[in-house]
Amino acid sequence: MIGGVAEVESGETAGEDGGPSNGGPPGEKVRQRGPRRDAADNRDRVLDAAATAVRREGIAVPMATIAADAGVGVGTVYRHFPCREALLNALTHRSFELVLAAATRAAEANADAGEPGVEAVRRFLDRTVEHGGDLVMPMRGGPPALDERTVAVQSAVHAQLRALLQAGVRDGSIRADVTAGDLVIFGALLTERLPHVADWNTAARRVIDVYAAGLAPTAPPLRSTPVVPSPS
Amino acid sequence: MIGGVAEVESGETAGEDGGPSNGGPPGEKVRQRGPRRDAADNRDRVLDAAATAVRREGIAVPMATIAADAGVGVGTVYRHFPCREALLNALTHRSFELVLAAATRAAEANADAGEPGVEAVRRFLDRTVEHGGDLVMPMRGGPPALDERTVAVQSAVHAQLRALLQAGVRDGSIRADVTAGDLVIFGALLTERLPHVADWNTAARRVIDVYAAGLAPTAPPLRSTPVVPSPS
DNA sequence: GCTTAAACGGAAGATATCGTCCGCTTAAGT
DNA sequence: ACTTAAGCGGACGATATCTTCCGTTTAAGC
Repeated sequence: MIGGVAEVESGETAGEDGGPSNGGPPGEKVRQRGPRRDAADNRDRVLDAAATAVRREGIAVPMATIAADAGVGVGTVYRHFPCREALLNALTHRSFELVLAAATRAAEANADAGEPGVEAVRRFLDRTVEHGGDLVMPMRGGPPALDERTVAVQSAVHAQLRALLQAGVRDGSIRADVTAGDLVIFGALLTERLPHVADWNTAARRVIDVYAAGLAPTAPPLRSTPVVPSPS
Repeated sequence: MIGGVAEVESGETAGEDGGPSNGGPPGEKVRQRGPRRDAADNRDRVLDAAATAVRREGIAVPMATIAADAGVGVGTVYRHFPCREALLNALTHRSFELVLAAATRAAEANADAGEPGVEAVRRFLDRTVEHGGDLVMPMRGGPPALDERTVAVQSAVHAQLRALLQAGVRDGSIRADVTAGDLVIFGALLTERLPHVADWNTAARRVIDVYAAGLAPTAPPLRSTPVVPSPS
């Protein structure tokens, strides 16, 4: 359930300064060797443990718990992430990258197979449910301050989804008045398996299917009146 | 935005022991007078402040912050709620009562006006979005241990929604393969206004409309194949 | 195998938060 | 107006958690 995650963000840990193109000049000490293997492993382990722990105990889970779950000392956690917030940000970032990957794959598959656009959307949403546990978005009730890089990934997701929808509109399988933001909202739901809902996967798929059915241009038109505050 | 909340749960604070039917027998000291008015006010104010604070800062918001926001001392908070968890439970309880009220009203309106069942569902979901801010469900990442009374309200919600759906199936406006749990899942989404989604209300209504459209029995059938783990 | 710098672990100091306690205030009967 | 008990506030001792620091361990290059 955690296995295939690391590769998604491979390359971001090392290539931070545009390459080791240092002739050796003055004052500036740049990283000579890449990170040790055990260090890289530990970083991933911490991230995985944090994802699980946050899902289990919420965003306020103690760093010590995360460290213990990862099988490392607290010091190691702080070596990789300067502070709690940095760790949570990294978590969020990883989640968005997974979502981006799902959106991208859905778009590609769609382009290749020439199936209706709505199918690509459906596949994207399915993937989101599948990833479920790995998608930890500590934005809920926590530090909503997404860092720069994460915002970038987020935009990429939007762009990818926009493309997906447009393809669907073009081939006539999706109504024109749906936005990428709608899909993000919908997808965010799917990352939050409500603890008390039994049979989550099945139920989630049903919700997806109903939504997908509603995407058809032949379905009833959307209302135009605004949602009123409280018509008593 | 908080105004009409108190009455929903009026009566629960006082009538806890089945009525003041004490002839005066032995040892047992029962509450003689109801709660003072200022006390009741403060309880509500604390609850409101807690709802806002939790939404703003997350479930880990300090009790001191809640107290300050409510304009009372910490002591007062602890007078009304024995511990942090009790306060969060009360919050959850209140949320569910709001949802229950929305579901009940939707069902009644539907019975009276004789409109299609799917409209009642749509109205219910709309109400959920309207309440938005008041619906704080600290179940996410927090103490998921719902207390007995809250679970009862939750069941009532399910029952009401089940009735709503059945009516829709009967009048032919809703497909038969949707469950009350589906609506709960969907509704839960709507209580979580993602901070970064602009124009939330409009977007949420669009999502609702698409879902409602998908509820029509004429829409494409739901898939029967399970969501596969990862078809590479 | 040896050297070295990176990485590790966990104790400990600094903070933050909890929940209690108790003297003062106030609503509500008489 | 007076009495009384409920209610209030916020300082305070007890924890819980964060983050730093540094002696020890280990991967990687020679």
